[in-house]
Amino acid sequence: MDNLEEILEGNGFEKELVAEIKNIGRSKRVSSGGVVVSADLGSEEIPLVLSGLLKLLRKDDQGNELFLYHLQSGETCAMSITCCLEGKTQDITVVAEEDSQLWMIPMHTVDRWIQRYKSFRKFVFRSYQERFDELLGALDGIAFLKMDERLMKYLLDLKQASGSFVIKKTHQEIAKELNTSRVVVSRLLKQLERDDKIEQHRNRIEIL
DNA sequence: TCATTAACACGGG
DNA sequence: CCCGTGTTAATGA
Repeated sequence: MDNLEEILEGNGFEKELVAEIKNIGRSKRVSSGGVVVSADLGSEEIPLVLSGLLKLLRKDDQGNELFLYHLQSGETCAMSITCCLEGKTQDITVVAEEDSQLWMIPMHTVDRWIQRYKSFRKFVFRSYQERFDELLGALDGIAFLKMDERLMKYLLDLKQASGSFVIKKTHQEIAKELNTSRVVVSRLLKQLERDDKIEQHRNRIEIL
């Protein structure tokens, strides 16, 4: 809540706009693993991250997943914006990577604010560009990196985003997000351990 | 060559 | 015991 003020002012929003956002938005807490946005949920709101960490996953109709990027404090999900503006449902799901505090903003007011406030328009465009860059990074990983490099990139991204050297995930969960098999993840993690890049415990990976 | 699938043993919580 | 992990063998791209 206190964080909200900080984030809004950090974006150089007009006083009037800050007041509107505080009035119209609503606070939402989501615990780790909780779904924030999904195609079948048909959300009418976009999430602004106040604290914690969200992850954006691409999903197909057969239950396959692919991790795309994280949303950190102060960031919002541009995919949700297009999704709602175009009135389309996309196969993208936003899930809490950690317990997170969000500020949910109704879509129709986002539309209005973009037209009315220059600062908000800039905020949305910048968010767009940042997401786009992250998307390109994810695409590069898939196109150009081998699985072991992708895995290391994934671990480092997680370390950077969470600010923790410890990753509490099973090999199976990692395999799903990278859209590969657990056998491969286990084998590559074992190799990373031999190379002293990581340390492994049950349900827990430490990055060195 | 490297990924996937299935199958199995080990052992920690 | 249950489930996460490590490994192997067979098969495929």
